Amino acid sequence: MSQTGIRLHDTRSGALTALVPREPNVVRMYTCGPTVYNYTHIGHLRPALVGDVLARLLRYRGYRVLWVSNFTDVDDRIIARANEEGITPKEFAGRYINDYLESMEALGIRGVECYARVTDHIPDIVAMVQRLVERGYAYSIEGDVYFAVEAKSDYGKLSGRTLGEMQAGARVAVDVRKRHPMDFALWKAAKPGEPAWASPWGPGRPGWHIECSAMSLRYLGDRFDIHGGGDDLIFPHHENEIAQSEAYTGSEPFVQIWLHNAMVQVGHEKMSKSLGNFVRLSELVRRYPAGALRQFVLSTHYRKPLQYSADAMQEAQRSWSRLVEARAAWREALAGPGAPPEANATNDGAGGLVALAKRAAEGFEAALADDLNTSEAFGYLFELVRTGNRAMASGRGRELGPALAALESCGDLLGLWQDAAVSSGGRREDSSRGLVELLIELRAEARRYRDWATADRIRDGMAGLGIALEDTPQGTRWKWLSESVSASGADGA
RNA sequence: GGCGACGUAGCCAAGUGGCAAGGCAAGGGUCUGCAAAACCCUUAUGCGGCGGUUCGAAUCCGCCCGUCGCCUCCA
Repeated sequence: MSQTGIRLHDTRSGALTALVPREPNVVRMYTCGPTVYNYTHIGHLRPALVGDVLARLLRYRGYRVLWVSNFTDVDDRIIARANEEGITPKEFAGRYINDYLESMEALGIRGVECYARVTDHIPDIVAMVQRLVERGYAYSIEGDVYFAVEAKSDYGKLSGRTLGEMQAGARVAVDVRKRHPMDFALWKAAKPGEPAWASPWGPGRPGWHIECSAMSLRYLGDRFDIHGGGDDLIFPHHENEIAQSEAYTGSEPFVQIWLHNAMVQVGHEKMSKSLGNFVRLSELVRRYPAGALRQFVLSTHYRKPLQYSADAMQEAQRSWSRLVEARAAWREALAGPGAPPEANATNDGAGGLVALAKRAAEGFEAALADDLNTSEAFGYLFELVRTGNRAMASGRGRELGPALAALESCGDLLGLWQDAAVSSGGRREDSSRGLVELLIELRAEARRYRDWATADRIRDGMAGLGIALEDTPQGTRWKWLSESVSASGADGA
């Protein structure tokens, strides 16, 4: 048995569940990506980040992670809006797919091995629907094909509701041709002006839920380890995925662990494309360092609602800079002149830096392994930072090797160093670097002559240009202030 | 109406039976030419409310109040 030592909250059982991959040393994961009819917002970042941190942790522990995500690129709104703009649905969807991928790339979410698009998998979908009909789980009417929920006796097991309960609360006009009001479309007959593919039931296109079943089955097999997404997908999307997938394969459970994140809210409402209250992720990526954005989202446990506001985001950025600053300062201390510490010197022993670094790293990793408790993990990280900075302050910077190693690797598990170089310490290799260093040199000369007026004028002027200077015993450090620190704070939607 | 989450300091946020992590903000101090960064100190006899179980409850049970999500496209 392969034991990852990781526990995750499974929606189906409602309990923390040990992650035990079906194939030793390989974890198969599918996360639901967006329906691409509008720009990506921070809400979409959450499931991606949950998957990313989990994948980083698993890979760090030596597992291979097969991670598949998707773009739903056929949909009523995509078709309608593409028609309004006079472009093809494929072109229309492509714009938002690029928007999503660019933001994910900038945020360091690179562990997805395959982004599957519905329009590239129509034959898989048709084959799947066909077999569901053959097996008596689906029926066709006038070119539409519906899944018969009553044919699957355990329908409702993920969301914990019965057909009776749901029928009572139904708020939509029911299609009278359906056998049961909750039956859902697997295949939709094409209407004029809509993209269509050939099928045994005539030209048409896939319904909403079938694509995720078809694509996850294709890439991950009949049964796999983790399926993630926002908790707004529990019903009907994931409920229907289970029903159709298990009906198709005849085996269960389709998925070992259902991993759902809570919503990002604006004010007291869910952020969503349909409400129009969203902040574009690409805009945030432009304004804030990626590591700070990651920290903002990860500072709240993934199963709790997260309130977005410009103030909250800036607070996260200030908090993040504490980590980035410590890392930069410790690196400099270790790279500077001076003898490296003797092995087994004052930094060893129970209260020494080596032991503290070890304890922090272990606590950090254990917190992540316990249902991705990133909030608790940050606690360990900040304690490590305080301990290390204390050592710096007392002149023991040369002993920070183990502490820095722990900080680096813990930060890597959360992807916190994404963009860190840009905002800390002038490591950017570009033409402005020489100019900055020249100005620092001139200011140093002014300071030698005790010409404080000139020195302050240079420092203030550079601050106005977005560069902060800090005088230290080792010389003057500089860093880029990120744009948002001086920005007024209103985020455009 | 049904199902499911959640409510911890000024703000954000861990903790699910044994002295309430951590971050931001605020105040005081050290360092600094002045700053910045960093360090030290201070900031919840109390965890939505009321009962109950227990030697002991933020944590378990009951009721109530409030917020959010899903039941309709949604990460």
